[in-house]
Amino acid sequence: METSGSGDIVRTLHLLWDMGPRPSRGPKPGLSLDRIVEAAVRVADAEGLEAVSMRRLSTELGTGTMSLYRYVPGKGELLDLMLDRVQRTDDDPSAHGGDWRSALETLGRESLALYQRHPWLLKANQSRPVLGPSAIDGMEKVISRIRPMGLSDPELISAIIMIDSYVIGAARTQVHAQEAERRTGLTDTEFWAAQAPVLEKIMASGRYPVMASLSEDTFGPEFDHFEFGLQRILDGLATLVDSRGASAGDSGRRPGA
Amino acid sequence: METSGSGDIVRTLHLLWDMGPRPSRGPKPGLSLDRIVEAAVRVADAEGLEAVSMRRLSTELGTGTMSLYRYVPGKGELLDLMLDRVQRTDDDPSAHGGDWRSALETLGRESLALYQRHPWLLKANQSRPVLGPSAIDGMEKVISRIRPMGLSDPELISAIIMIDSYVIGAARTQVHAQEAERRTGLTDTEFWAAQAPVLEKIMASGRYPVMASLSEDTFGPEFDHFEFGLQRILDGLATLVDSRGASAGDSGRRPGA
DNA sequence: TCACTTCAGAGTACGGCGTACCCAGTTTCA
DNA sequence: TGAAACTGGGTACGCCGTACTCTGAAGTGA
Repeated sequence: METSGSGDIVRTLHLLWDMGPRPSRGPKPGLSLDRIVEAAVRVADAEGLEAVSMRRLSTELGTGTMSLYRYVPGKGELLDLMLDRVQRTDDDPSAHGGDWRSALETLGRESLALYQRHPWLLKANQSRPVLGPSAIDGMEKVISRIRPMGLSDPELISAIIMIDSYVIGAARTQVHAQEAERRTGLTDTEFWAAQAPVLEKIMASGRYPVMASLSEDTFGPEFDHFEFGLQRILDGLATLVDSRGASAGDSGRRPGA
Repeated sequence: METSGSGDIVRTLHLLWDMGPRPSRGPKPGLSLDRIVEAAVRVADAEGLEAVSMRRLSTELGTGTMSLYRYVPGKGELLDLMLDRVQRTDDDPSAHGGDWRSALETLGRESLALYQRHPWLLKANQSRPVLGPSAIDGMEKVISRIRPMGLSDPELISAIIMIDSYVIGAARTQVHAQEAERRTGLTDTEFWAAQAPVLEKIMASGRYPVMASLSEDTFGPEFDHFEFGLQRILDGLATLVDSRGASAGDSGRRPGA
């Protein structure tokens, strides 16, 4: 499956926000949702998302496989919970100062670090967005810091989506190298060396003059693609903010385009 | 599995570029790689990626399941081939005019349309990028059109990665609604109505003053988040291009940041 | 106190998946 | 005319998620 957001969204929300009545009869639970999610994240971090199975988690926790279903409706919902769990941040006082630009810069850099810590996120955070506590916490903080930009509410959301999307794409480019290494046992150099003969033959065919003429270091690790793109995006937002700068007020504006 | 780029990369490349010796002995193949890939794409388009299984494809093609393995090393490689197949574009003469900005604009819009035609791409194009003919074709065309920007080679690549990443993120936001509808049988309104009671309780808790104060239409469909973000990104690139405009030459520059 | 209700734990089983292995039949070459 | 090279495909293995069901523990109301 490996797809989050495929479970019952309402049940997921109840689990995420810890709602629903607690039973008073019956035996005490020997497990907890938290322990299951934590184990799942641990396994995913160590061995990748494909190692996370209900059977594996149950042996990890020393219980029967089906016992897990007392706590989680299914694997789809579990993935949603993993996603939110991993986005949880301690309240960081340094996150309150600064202008909107440094706020979004921090958002981008911290998101990238998150994907590097948990590469399986790149495979999991597809499909429907899940509105868990951590996600909304983060959203709340970021929005409050970038409100002074003077954009409309939809535009603020768009700005955040933009950063998020960009980070995912850039992270994928960065993470795929070390992922491939872990899974295939090849180092990055070996990996490219394996492809090189094929690719060189293709480039030598003359069908791709432009690509063949690119400089040697184009795809190398020297250039920091992430920072480059992040700054360009922030520049783009800056020109919009500047163009609005003349008039006063900071809410209720029309969408620009 | 549902993860592309997990197969043997070298074998994938050989398949993509139609290399490798043809056997001369033995019976003629009754199937072809193309037919398999095409069937896979057809099934994925119609019923989603989770409907694509080797058994399903074999019944679709009227063969035995294991016969497919005469043509494809495994399912991971098949996914790679599907990815490249679907990116294939007829040579479009209108793609040759215009400045760099309209080139990147077109790239973004066409990518978005691609994801809307094949929503399963959002679940498949994770992990390692695959350098197939279609991908390289597209790359060749785009690079040749944006070279006049006067950026360094790594910067050009970065610009393309930026657009691509952004489009994926935006497409996910757009596609998830119709995906959820198809799978759960709920319309978008019903879907949000189902979540609404939970979310409203959360918002009423007072823990998220900023988010609760966002205007009603913030998450509505009226605002075109995609175009907004795309224009901001292009603006950001424009400021960089302008700042380089003074000096001459158009290659071999230092990376900026 | 005791019957009853509610609940947790977990074994068994089903249908699906990817694919390793092997054999049968077909085509081409020496 | 073998022998070699190849395709087709059946069988089987070990995974997966999870529906169903039974056992026994914990709390409740009489």
